[in-house]
Amino acid sequence: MTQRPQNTRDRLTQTAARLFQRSGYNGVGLTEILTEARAPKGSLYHHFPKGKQDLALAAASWASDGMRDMIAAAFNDAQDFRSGVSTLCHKIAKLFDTSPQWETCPIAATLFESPDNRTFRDHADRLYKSWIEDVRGHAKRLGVAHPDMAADTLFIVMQGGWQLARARRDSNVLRRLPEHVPWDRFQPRD
Amino acid sequence: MTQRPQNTRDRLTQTAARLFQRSGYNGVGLTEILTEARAPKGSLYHHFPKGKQDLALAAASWASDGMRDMIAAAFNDAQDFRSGVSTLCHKIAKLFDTSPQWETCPIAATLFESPDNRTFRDHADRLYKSWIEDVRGHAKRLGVAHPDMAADTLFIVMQGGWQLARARRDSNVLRRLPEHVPWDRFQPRD
DNA sequence: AATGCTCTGGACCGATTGGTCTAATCATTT
DNA sequence: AAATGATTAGACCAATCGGTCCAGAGCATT
Repeated sequence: MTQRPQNTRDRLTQTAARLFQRSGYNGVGLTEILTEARAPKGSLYHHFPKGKQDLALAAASWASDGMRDMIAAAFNDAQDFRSGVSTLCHKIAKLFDTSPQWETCPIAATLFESPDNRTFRDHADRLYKSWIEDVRGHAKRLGVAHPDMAADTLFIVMQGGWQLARARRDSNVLRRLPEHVPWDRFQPRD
Repeated sequence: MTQRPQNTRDRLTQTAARLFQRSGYNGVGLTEILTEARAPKGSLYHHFPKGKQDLALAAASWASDGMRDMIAAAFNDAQDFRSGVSTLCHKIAKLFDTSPQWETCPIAATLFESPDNRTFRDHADRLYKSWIEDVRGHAKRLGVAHPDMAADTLFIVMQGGWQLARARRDSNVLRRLPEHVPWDRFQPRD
């Protein structure tokens, strides 16, 4: 995986991302984050003036970038949309296996807990949108008939599949995800 | 909706369920729950000796029963599986519209935040399983070819669909959910 | 060497957290 | 009416919460 970043800011961001994903935004205290990141409180409020909220936004963005990298890695080499989906599902399944198997989607865990916080909701919306647009781009490129719908479908089964995998503690749910979807309907028009 | 229950225990359970769904287990304090339920702390620890944890389990079970009622209502009158799914999706969409549109699945919000807590995880697993088994029963009854798979698929797209609807703040995601799935594959064998 | 800036270190704060405990009150049975 | 167990009421607690503040360390540029 990633090495311990020297940069204090990145160390804080990534530690926060990990802990938020594990226990949710409200489930993690600043003390815990600072201890694990080996940083004092002064550093946190220097790099993130608004404290925990800023940290959460940065953590979610960082986690989101990781997911976008996975999407790119899965689809860049793909010959058709269907195989890209399959590759992505297997990547996610592997990710699931190497993690404690009860973690939430990092975006949801970090940003979807505070209903009053519009900033969080909007940021989450933006991040999710970027995932879906990435997929839609690949779908278009690979000649899928309804790229918008295909991208939405993939997002939906990914989110739902992760949830079911988590409940059952079984990554095969994720590997079998393609079977749940009529990819034929999305296949290239010719 | 449901009337204010006289019973203190039920009032606590339902208030907790609502607040947990809104802000997550760690996002709600006992004080808030007690204030909204108009109950003193003594009552809470009388009815729920282990405090917040017991309360969360009861709240999740109550919320789960509500969902099972919806499933039953959708499928009991259905002539075939497909129309049952459609009815359920519309019911959920209506539920989404009448709620603040950023809430999580009540089970996940209440029980999926504490990784160290095995009791929570197992309970969530059991509740989800009951939903899926209910659906599987209806699928079997309606002559669906692969009832297990059909039930899993419905759970997956429901969970994922709710998440996407929440991000987009658009209940139509839920209404269009059936389009994402190859229900033909599940239709009656004859 | 002196200056000015970024960054670190951590003491400290009031507010809130989940939880305990005991006295009072209620409802019921005898 | 007396007694008993169930329930309510809320004062109180240590621990932790997110956040503020400032002294000093580190490192450039002058």
